[in-house]
Amino acid sequence: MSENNVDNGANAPKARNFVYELVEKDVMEGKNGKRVHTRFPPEPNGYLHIGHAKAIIVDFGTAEKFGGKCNLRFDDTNPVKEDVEYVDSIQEDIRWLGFDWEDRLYYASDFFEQLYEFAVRLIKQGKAYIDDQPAELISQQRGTPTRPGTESPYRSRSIEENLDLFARMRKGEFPNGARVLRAKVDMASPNMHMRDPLMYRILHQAHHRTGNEWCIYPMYDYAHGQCDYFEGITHSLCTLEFEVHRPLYEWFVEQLSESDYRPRQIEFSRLNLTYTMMSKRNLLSLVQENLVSGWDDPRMPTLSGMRRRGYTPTGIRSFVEKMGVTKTKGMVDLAMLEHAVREDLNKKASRVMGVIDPLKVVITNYPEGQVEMVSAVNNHEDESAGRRDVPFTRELYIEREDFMEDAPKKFFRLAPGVEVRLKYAYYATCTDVIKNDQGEIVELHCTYDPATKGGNSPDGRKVKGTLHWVSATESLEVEVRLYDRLFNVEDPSSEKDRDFREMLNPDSLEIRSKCYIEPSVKNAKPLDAFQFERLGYFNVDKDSSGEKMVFNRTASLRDNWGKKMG
RNA sequence: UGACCCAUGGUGUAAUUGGCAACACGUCUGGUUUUGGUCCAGAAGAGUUUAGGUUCGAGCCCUAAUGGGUCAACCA
Repeated sequence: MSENNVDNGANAPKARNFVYELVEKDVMEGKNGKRVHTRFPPEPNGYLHIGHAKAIIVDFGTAEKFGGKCNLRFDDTNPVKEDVEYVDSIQEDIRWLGFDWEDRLYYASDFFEQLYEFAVRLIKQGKAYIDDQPAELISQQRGTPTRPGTESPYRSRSIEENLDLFARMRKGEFPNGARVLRAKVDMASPNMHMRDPLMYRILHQAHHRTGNEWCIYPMYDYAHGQCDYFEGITHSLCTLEFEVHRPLYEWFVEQLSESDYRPRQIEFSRLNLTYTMMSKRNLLSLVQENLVSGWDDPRMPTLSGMRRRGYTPTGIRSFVEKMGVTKTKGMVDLAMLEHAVREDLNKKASRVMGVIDPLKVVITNYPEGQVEMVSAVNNHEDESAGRRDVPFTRELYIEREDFMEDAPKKFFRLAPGVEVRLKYAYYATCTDVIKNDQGEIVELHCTYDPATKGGNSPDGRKVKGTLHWVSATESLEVEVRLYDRLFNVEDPSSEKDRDFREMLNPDSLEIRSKCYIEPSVKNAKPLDAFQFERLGYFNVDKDSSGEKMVFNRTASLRDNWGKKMG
């Protein structure tokens, strides 16, 4: 049986990764000395989210696949948007996903001097010039996608003058916006990006790493490809919206490369997930307006949020692999991510008994004050996880929804006169239902069968239901937080003209402050994962303090008793 | 009067490179089960955007059309 499973797993068609296909071809053709070297180039202007996880897995995963390397490079060419605050969280999140850039941590700003020298070289070759015109004029002259641009009057400026002006730009002689350096490409190109793109702008602004050393900063199109070149990158993997930039990327590399070595840009589609907001701007608003507790709120699609929620690196990586890497834009069902996470957690999470909506049960024929240990399985998927002891007492809590006074035929759990199994303990039968003045059920009385210890009856009689339970006197009172999707529309990112606040799911967080859990978890560490029997996957919150533990629900279990009853 | 990219069940991907469309998620049945979980067995669901062409044969190749997307930041 297990052999078949292994075979099926190995032969199961994997989702396509067309980046692998292209890289493999390059290696086989012997390009760049058969090297494979990629990079993950985040701009340090926000927290990483699940969309970045795909990029990280593609970048580092491609290197891993071909025995190459992957650098981490902070694309910090715009000091007005960037901050050190994000540099640390980004590194933490990449490491958490299980990737290592070793000693290859770079900043685009590391290359500012080289970038400047290359720019000078381009000017000397007559391929770049200083334009004195204001932004609006340059923009006008650029034309439109359907109408060619017109050349700047400064385009034919002499090399000497360009050199002089560029040096003075660097010295800080001009105010912001006074001049720019542009590449001399082709103002009539059908590709807007080739119409003499800007290479440098003046920005009198302190940079988070270079301080006030520079007042001119390179633009993305110029800097990115050259940094790839300096770092020896062979495959520059990015998302689809950079497709039209590729000719320019290649143009710059062509001007500057002095050997056969050429980095190559390959674009793949970015991740879109149902019910998930990926817009950095809106995520920032959620945080700033306190609509969530922070970037690591367990409902956030950020990696820090998912980590806190209990999603695992393995689950996330498996999700990306199931999804594949292609150029087709689509919308992946959130259920696929949840499945990948559950699949991983099912193997790893310790089983534990907890009650999140307690209803008291008194076992009337069980001795008062007696505490008896029953043996429970830690992980049904992993024998080596062993067993633990759980205290059983006269007063217990069960899940309120596990009892129905007028039970329909397919309700397998507790009802008056019905016998069920208290998991790992005894068979018990409900004898009395105690109500308050309002007619609400406040307590149940049951009797137990001492002969069924461990959960099996010597006479072989069967019960239909098995309930999880917890001792009312020997358990820990904890807080449990239940999460649901943050947005209630399928594609919140696409509804651009709608305020994202209107799309928030009002029931995305439910706090249950009086929950009970078996005492075995009291030494659990933050982020430890558990599967509460019959309830779902939970983890210990990262900020859970000693006095009262806090649990987050990572995911519910697939539970369809409601359907079966109907 | 533009350039570039994309197009297969509800969703994401396959299809030995031209040979009667497969896998995963989701949905639904049934079985096992000391978790209505897991696991196992099974079902429904697309004839591949359209129209031509090449071919004995096309989801794969060619042409055109249609639909969708990206590009006109001194952002990345």
